Amino acid sequence: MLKQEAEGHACRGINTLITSTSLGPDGRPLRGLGGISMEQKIISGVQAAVKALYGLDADASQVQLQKTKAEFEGHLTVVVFPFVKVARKSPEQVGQEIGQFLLDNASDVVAKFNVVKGFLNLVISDAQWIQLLNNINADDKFGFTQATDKSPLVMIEYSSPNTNKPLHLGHVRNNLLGAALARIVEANGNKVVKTNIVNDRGIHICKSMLAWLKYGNGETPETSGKKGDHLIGDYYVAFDKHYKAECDELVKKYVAEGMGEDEAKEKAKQEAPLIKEAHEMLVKWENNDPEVRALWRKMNEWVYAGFDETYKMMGVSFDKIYYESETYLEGKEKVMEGLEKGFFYRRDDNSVWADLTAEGLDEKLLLRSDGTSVYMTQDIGTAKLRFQDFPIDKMIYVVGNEQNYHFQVLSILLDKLGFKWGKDLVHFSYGMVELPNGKMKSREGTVVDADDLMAAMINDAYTASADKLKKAEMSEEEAREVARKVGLGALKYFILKVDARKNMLFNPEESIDFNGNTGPFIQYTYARIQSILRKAAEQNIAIPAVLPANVEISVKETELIQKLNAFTTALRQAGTDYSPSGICNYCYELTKEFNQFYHDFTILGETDENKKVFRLVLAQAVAKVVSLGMGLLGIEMPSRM
RNA sequence: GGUCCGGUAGCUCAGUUGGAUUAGAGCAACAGCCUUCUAAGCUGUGGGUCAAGGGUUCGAAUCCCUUCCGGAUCACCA
Repeated sequence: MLKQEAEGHACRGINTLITSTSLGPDGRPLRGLGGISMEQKIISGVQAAVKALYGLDADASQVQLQKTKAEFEGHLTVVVFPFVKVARKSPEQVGQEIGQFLLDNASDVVAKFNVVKGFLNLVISDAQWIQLLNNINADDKFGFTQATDKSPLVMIEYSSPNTNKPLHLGHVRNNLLGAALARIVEANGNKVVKTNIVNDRGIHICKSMLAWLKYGNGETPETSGKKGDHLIGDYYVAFDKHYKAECDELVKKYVAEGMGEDEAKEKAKQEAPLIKEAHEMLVKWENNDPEVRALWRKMNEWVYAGFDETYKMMGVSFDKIYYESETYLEGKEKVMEGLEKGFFYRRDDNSVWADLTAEGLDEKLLLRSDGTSVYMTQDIGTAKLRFQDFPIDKMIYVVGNEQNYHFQVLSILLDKLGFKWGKDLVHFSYGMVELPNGKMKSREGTVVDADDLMAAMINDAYTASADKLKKAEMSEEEAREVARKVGLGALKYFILKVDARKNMLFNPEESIDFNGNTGPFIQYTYARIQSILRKAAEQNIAIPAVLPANVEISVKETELIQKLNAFTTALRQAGTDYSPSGICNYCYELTKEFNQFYHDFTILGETDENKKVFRLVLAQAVAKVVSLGMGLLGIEMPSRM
């Protein structure tokens, strides 16, 4: 008991993570990387080809289109194996025939083709690429789908802190994932409501309050200069320290009286005066004792002020915040309703249970024998309130993977109770952030504090860029702002690039990298492009909205356009898979591709005016798309660094 | 023990509902490239039994089965 309470197990967003048992994609994205219209044309071209050549009515899904491997000539590749059987010919022959058909019937798109084994490689015409680039440029929100009145309303719950201690690295992962997910879901054409359920009541709060009363001497955030959440966290730790001392004392006494050690420990945990006092305080709180309530309100306000600062720095926000103190009684009614309908049953001791053995699960307690609610009951109550407030079509809970079982059960219960979104609720289950020595443990002082971490990252970024920024004659204020964007960009990218389901490792000894596959790498590329665009403006080079179709473009350049266009599928995929890391990977690939181009080609130095303008347009498009992608992750782009 | 999730290079991670005789990045190591649009960059070298075994098929890191290892969870805690 001591351990759990000391760890403040209550809150959801804590240091854990993983698995997605209930992620349910709705709607299949197109495969491949060619971009909708171009890809569509080829798919229907192939369909027409197999119909004409072999009399086969192929479904679009049978046409497997993929990006051509680098070692072969071409942009898009059709896998012909699925048609070999009907055609009764060799894969090579089938490839040749389909390729020729496309060349004859879709020459505006397909310029050339070659066949290697069962793979038909298509070379797309330059004009198509230019058109694609023009399309990308014409759309400020390229790849985004605008929500309409008919769009489903998706509610995303994330963060969900306890109010007895400051946010730590585990919360950071939760918050960054939740905020990114909200943007990604919204960019895929859904209405989104971001919500937060604050665990503002319970024994853990009472511990902080009690310790503050006993040892605080009236200390406030103002008198101490501490952030409110840290102040309260300190008293939580203080409680723990004194409580532990009391326990040790008692154990000695009990053992001296002849009790076995284990038994003595158990008894001490319950009999220590401090914990008894805390429980008394909780009872007073529940009975609306004015003094306890007033203290509780005051201390929570301190914590919220602290959280607000942290949230602001992280760049996360909520549309609607629920407080457990206001919702924890709500679930009872629903449970009673379910009891009447026979979904649940009452035991002899008066407790209420749900029997889920038919679903392959256990029996689950919903109301204690004294009639009070448990965690599950509260989530049912919160669901009820939320559904009263919003016409929810889909609910996503961003909660650590340690609670997989809880959400599996919740889904079944909500479904039984008639919530239409209950059955398909998504538990976005993410993995733990581990330290080299294992889990974070507040009692062992190994917790990585969110505020400290962000400050350290910004500081590192400032140090790393000091020389360069001085050279760029940047003001101190500007330099600080760049450092903020870069430091936080590094942190956010570091966390978001890892598949959310997996546990991830954070080593506080090694600072987060600014080189390689990192946020700053991507930001740097963006800044370089902005620099070029500024110089272009200085030279009065006009960048047209629409490029003429007669520019000759190189392979590297078509690859870049192809990669730009792949943002569409990356975004859609991230939306159906609930995968911020997919956006990270995409941004990295695009950036890496651009850096190679930047290195091998000159833009402003190009003497052919048409090419120069084309490359400027291309660079501008890369900056736009990369900024859109990173924006989804909550990462800001500095225009110089 | 039941259930769920993971296991890919020394380290941290990708690998798009199975696809191209050589499974990719980054870090770390080593070697190159700044009088030329920002070197937080680019290029190259070394580094792998995709935990192990079996199966499915034209084709498997990817799907199925078994085993091994790690994690989570199965409370009148939240």
